[in-house]
Amino acid sequence: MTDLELEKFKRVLNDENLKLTPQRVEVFREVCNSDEHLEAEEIYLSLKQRKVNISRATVYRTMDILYQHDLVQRMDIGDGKWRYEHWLDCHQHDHLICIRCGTIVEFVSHQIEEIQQDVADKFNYKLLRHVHQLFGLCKQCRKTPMSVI
Amino acid sequence: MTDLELEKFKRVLNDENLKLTPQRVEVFREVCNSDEHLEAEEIYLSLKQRKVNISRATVYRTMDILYQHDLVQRMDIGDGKWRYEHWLDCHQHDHLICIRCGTIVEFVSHQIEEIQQDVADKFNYKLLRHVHQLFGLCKQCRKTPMSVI
DNA sequence: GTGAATGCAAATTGTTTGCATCGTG
DNA sequence: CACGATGCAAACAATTTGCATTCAC
Repeated sequence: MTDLELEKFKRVLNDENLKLTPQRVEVFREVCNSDEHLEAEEIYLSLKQRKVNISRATVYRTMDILYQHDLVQRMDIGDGKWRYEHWLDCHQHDHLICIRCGTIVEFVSHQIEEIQQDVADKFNYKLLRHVHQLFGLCKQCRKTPMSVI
Repeated sequence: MTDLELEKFKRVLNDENLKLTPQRVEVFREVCNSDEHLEAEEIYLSLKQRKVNISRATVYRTMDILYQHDLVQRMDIGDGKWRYEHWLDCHQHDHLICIRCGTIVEFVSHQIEEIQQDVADKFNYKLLRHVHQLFGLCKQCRKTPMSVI
């Protein structure tokens, strides 16, 4: 967690009249210091392991604040749980997901962004955000025959 | 529900040694005869209203069979429930979703498909499927000021 | 008639909420 | 020291599952 990130977080809390508690800082630190796409439960367990006094409820409540203020990004790969990643100074990107091992790779395509905008224009929609996920087998997993699963 | 669709369904059930029950047929009919993106609960309620004797469990179990055999497509717009649409003789398409009124429009872009494939190739992934959803405000909803919500 | 399918209710999973207590500003 | 934040457990919502009963083949 960089000073910049912490500053941004403090500013958000201040602006919203929310308090800077140790739990909130630790949750934010956890996401900032990871390059994974973390589930709420993973954040909770990781903090517990680090002997941080925290409850699941606080993790969920904090993730909500962070998401609402664009300090983290969240995604749902269709299994009914949110995965979070740090977002500050991050460019918009999309995801390539291995359905075998779960590895997630990020990609960016300006071309796709442009076409998306054209599609929205065509239907007279004001485009606000998008979800673009490619599912497949990663380099490793495509080698292994399916029968090994 | 066309005869062709029913035939395909019967063949799937036969191949899998599953039985052709009235409940299964009614669930399939419900999806085939709608152009909406239906939730399991909507299918259940709609059948109940039509006096079909059915339980939620059977709806869920049947949707699973239909999905596993490509008789329906399903999508998750991030609210934790599956939405189903009939899929037979359907071309692959993606969705444009109004976050205000929930209207869902379908779109196809061959250009995007191509770029997706390039992206997957670049990372050495074998591309199997994708999710591409554009969220925004539809023609009607973009007119109404946010404060009216 | 037999094994698979159904309905029901209870279980599961990820998340949210009510409430008494705690602690930041 | 007030009011927002926390932890806990109970509540939720969508879906799944166990089991006794029913029914298609």
